Amino acid sequence: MSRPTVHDIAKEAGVSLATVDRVLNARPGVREKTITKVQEAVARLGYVRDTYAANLARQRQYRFVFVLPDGPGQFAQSLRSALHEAYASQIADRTVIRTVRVPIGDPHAIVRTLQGVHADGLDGIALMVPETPQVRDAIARLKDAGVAVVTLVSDLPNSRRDFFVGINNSAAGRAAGSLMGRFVGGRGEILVVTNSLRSRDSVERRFGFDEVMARDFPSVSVLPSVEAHDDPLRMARIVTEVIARRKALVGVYSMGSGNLTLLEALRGNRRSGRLVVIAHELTAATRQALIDDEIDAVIAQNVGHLIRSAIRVLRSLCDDLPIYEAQERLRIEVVLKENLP
Amino acid sequence: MSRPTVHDIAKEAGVSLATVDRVLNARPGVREKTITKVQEAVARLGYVRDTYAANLARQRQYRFVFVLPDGPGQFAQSLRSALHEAYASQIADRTVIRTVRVPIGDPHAIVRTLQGVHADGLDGIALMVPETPQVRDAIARLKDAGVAVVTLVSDLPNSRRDFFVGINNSAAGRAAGSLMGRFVGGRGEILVVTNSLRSRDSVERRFGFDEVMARDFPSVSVLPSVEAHDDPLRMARIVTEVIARRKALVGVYSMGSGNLTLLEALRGNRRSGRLVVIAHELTAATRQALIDDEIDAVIAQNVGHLIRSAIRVLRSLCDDLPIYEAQERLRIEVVLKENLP
DNA sequence: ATTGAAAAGAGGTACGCTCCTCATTTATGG
DNA sequence: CCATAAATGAGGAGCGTACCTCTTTTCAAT
Repeated sequence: MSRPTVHDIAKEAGVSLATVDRVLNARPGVREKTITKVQEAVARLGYVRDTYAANLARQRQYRFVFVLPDGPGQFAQSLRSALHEAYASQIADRTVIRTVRVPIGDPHAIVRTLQGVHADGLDGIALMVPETPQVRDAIARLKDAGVAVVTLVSDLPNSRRDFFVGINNSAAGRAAGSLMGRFVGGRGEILVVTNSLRSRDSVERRFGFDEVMARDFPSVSVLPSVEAHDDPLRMARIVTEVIARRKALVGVYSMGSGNLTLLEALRGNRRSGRLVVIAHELTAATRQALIDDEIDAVIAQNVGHLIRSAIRVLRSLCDDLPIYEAQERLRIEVVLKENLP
Repeated sequence: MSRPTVHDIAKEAGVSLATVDRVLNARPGVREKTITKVQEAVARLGYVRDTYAANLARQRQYRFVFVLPDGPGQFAQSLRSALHEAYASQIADRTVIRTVRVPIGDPHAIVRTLQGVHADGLDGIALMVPETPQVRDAIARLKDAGVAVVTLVSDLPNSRRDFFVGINNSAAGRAAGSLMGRFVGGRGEILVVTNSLRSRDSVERRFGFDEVMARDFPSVSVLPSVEAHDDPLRMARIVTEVIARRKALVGVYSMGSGNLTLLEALRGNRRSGRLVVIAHELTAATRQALIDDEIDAVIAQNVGHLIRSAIRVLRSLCDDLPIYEAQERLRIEVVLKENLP
């Protein structure tokens, strides 16, 4: 008993193959009654279109663009390499992916890029950019042009994007908070650092972190966020200062990119060995820091899954297929030295 | 520029399509020199066979059997449902999957099943069964019959299985140990329970757990493993007894299935609220227990990935394709209340 | 040079589907 | 009831690959 084909549907519905094709592909010129007949036959036989055969016949090409932050961030780098990997594997069959790097700090450059890419016909776009009104407008224009849009890592919930692929960042912050509270033993002060609070993910993480600390660890006090803005010297200065001044400091929570500069800053400090350090994203730097006991835990998202998920979602959006939410929901990974992948 | 096809290879290598086909499919009757010529053309053009077109032409059907433990275990249940889910999506991929349930305690029944399934031609088998010499022999017979064999969750390293899909269980034990040590604050006694030490995964987890405790938390003492053997009364009796007797008890580590009975037993005890409980596998029971603060952390493996990975590996084995180890390496997930998926 | 097997070429059919054309049937309004 | 448009049927080509048969070429051993 093999899968039913279009021929079986035609026979079952008592119509010709051409009509089945017209119905399945929503082509015009079929009576309502006939459409129903065909759909019933499809339902009865449990027909599922062989997408691969279909794409083969259709000579379908999915043209996607990934817009990723430029700059030195190791996370963006690992995203880029995951993209290359996905591209090489069959997950990307009949898919042409182009990566575009944008300066994260320049909203106008981002918008210009978004307008530029959609010059040539493209089917979908995945983007990881900070939230600005201009970007929202650019997304609206892409949607008007019929392009599928997914946001990556950091969501743009008030835009017309179709889907968000990434972790729930407030939950990630809560997980970090829970671990921090338990690891430090429930008392002391926590320094929170990030690269920039302009991107939504940082804000959400901070929110979740504070929520858990306030509720479950009231004796721990969390200091205001410190923004490093990709400036190693600034980071070093602040960290050194806080460690020196704050005798009750027991932990550091690094919410965003810029772990490298934080680690650099911590290494110069004697007391840092006794601080609990929790950071985000698994990169070469955080991985090594875990091994060296410089970081106690990393909250991460699997970049491979992230990319594959984005591609799957974009493809489903292009074909108007349903998205399996459960499969696309990314897990918040807690990585210790012991369960390093 | 679209992907090169067999025709392009033929042109590039200066041979006929038939010869390209012979080379690509390792058919006999081609001179060494010609094989090289074709392979060079493949390399030069970066040709990758379109697997879907190939499978379409080949009318390939992958027939796989999953042998899973019968019985009340919730983990096996979630495996089965993950399998059903995968089946629904893999249907688009010319794969027929059958699930067979075996009584985990009866090696002879398992062997009989393994012999039974391979009566009809099948291409691959994935199994999660305890390690016995009879099972090893049965696997050897399957291999002789040309069936691809992967072990699931619990490995059978001394058998002729082709691949193991599952987490590194000693690393999982180490992760549990690390969390336990930090959560309890570095001192006290830990009760370790499991359903049975007969399956390899339990043994390996215990090994890893002890390793970390001895090295990083020398002031914590770990009590000998207690085996429940699916007997709720036995579990309740032992847990109650240990809690009553051992005043220094600060944590419980549940290494295998049988979390439900443990939770049941813990609920009857007043002191249990202050015990750190770490368990394995995310099921309805452990999930609820996390939410209710009855369990502090769960060490888990993603059953969806597990199943999909097994299917991918089986398919690669059938087609003699390389296995992307990195993609198939399952992550050890640390699940807290906060990052529950 | 002849023979014979091995190697290579040529060409066709099929897989499930899309998309095209052209012929034929059916429904609808005048 | 006929003209007309709409709906449907019939059939074919092609997507990239596999696999089959039948011929032709190549090359070494005689």
